[in-house]
Amino acid sequence: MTSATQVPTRREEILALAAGLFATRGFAGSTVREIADAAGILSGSLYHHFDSKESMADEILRAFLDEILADYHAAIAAAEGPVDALRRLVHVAYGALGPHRAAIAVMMNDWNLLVQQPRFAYLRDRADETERLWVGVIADGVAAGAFRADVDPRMIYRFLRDAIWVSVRWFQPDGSTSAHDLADRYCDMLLGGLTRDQGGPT
Amino acid sequence: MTSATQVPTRREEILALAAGLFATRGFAGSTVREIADAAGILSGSLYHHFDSKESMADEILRAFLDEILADYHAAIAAAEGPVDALRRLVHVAYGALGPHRAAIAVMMNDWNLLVQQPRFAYLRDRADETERLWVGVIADGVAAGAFRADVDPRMIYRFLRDAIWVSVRWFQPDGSTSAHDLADRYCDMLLGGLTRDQGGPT
DNA sequence: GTCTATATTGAGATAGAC
DNA sequence: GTCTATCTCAATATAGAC
Repeated sequence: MTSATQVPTRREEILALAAGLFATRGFAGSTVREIADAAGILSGSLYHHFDSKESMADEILRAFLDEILADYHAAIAAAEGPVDALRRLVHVAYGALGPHRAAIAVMMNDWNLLVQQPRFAYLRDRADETERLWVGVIADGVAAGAFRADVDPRMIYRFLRDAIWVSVRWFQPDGSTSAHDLADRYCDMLLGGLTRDQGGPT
Repeated sequence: MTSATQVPTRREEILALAAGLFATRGFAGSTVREIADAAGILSGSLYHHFDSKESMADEILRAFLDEILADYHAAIAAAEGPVDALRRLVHVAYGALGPHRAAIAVMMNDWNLLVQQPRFAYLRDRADETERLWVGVIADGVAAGAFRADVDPRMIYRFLRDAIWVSVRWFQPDGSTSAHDLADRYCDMLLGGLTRDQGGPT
């Protein structure tokens, strides 16, 4: 909403390059010199735009988490029943694989390292809020009889979350399948196991 | 077989400590000084046991990958049909979450960084062989009619692999559920969606 | 097997000119 | 907004004594 997404500023260009490096080489494995090289400037010049390497990762993750949390809230508000809500949440998550690919990779690879630093403590808050939203939807579905009752909603949430995010490692949204195709396939596979109207496994 | 697993040697003790650090702080985010501190020695003394920090990660990953590949082969050889084979593979993978927790965390967090180095090129070979085994089982199941035919075996494999490994981030095998409980739960959820004898989702 | 001591490199970051 | 030049510190790694 407030963040500029028109023609990218130099600052945003550099941030995107940094994100790409963090995503492929990890946060600690990327150097400010590599970032500067990618931007075609010298490492010292980076500090005209950013305070530190950490502040780059901070901005990358914050932008992603704020946007997706808002999208989650909107998805739940628009949903008709828990099954629809879960489908919408899955689509929101997969939809972020394109525009926020690098942020998701950073989140997957460097979460443990970053949350240990005080300045990244907000990551936990965002993660907790996200978990509350998803677990609420799943628990509602169990209560309503839409999902089988012999599952732990928290465990289900974690399976889903991880399976979705980690696909950032291999999924190329430009390929034959779009992110929403993938979301549909995943929901089909998932709901077949989550919904209760099937026989037992063979 | 050949590797000693009796009373751990000093070398093995240090390796386990290094693995723990790599797992929580990442490979690039861990320093040899931290490893030495954990072992109660000075950083220089580490080089009596190991050539380099890389060689530590090398040993950690190699031991894990060699063992689990052997277990995968054995699981497939012992299985009666594709569904049983898939269940067994899932159990082997989850079974590694206890003894190889740190190696799995390193694999999850630092895979991209490490495979870029020539000395870790073998990681790709192991990954390819693993994928062949799993995809073969899934494809056999589709051919035999045990799994629904509208799935891409490679995509299914990746969903499974990632969902299993990434649970190293939150699963504590010492808790109320064992790794094999988790494997069973996951298989139930999964096969309900993979096997074809259910109605459509609600 | 560990220590002392240190070499050497590369990292993040800064000051001021242009 | 970038460059030149450089500081400072921390990183991996080594040599030889104990």
